[in-house]
Amino acid sequence: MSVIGKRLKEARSRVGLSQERLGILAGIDEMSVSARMSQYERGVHTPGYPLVERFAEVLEVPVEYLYAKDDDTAELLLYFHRLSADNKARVIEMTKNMDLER
Amino acid sequence: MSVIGKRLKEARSRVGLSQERLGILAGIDEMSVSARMSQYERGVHTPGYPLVERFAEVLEVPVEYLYAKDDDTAELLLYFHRLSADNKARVIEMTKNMDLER
DNA sequence: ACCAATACTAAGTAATACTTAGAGGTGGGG
DNA sequence: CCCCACCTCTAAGTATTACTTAGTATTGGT
Repeated sequence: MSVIGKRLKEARSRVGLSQERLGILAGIDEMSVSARMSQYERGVHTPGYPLVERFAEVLEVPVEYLYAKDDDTAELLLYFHRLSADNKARVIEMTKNMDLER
Repeated sequence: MSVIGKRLKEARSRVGLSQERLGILAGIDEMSVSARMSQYERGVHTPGYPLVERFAEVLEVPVEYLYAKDDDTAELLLYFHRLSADNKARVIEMTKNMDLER
């Protein structure tokens, strides 16, 4: 399975949407939505970036999450996404300093 | 300009590689590398995920960075990428807790 | 077992990326 | 200024990939 397929399924399951419903909410035409969503999740085809952006909005995850290869990074992105601007700045500062320390 | 185009150029400039050199290091054929790299950076075409992964390796950034729409998230991903496993775990814990607090 | 909802697949058509061949732009040396 | 080397960009044709259609499986509930 592709990275995008894996993350799509993961996020979709969390919010409890069917493939079809997610596709429709993201603006895909009813006639082909079922085939396309299946192809995306199974890695047969890859959705373009604009569509991935719409998936991210519907699923309330940052777009980067849907491309995240590493599980730790994926997890971080989920939490970070929901923080206030202030808290985001704090996390960035802390991470930057940890990086500089060594 | 597309998100990927913008991030590619950003990361490429940081490490001081030409479009062509980056493309070759990522495994693109010499005959077409110049045209393709220009098309990617300008958003004329979009590289597939496997190629983006190779760009990320050459540029020493996480693959998610090259898809990051938001500058704050892009910055975070750069720092986070370079941390030890222990420090990554700390950042995730802290971010998770901040998220739960509100 | 049955039905409804959901997920999946093959094959043809449409759209997108890749290749080719070259043109434009930039900076340094003579 | 002119030339050269290097880098970046572009149009148009070809190759590859995604989308659509028309279904067939699978899953979960009663």
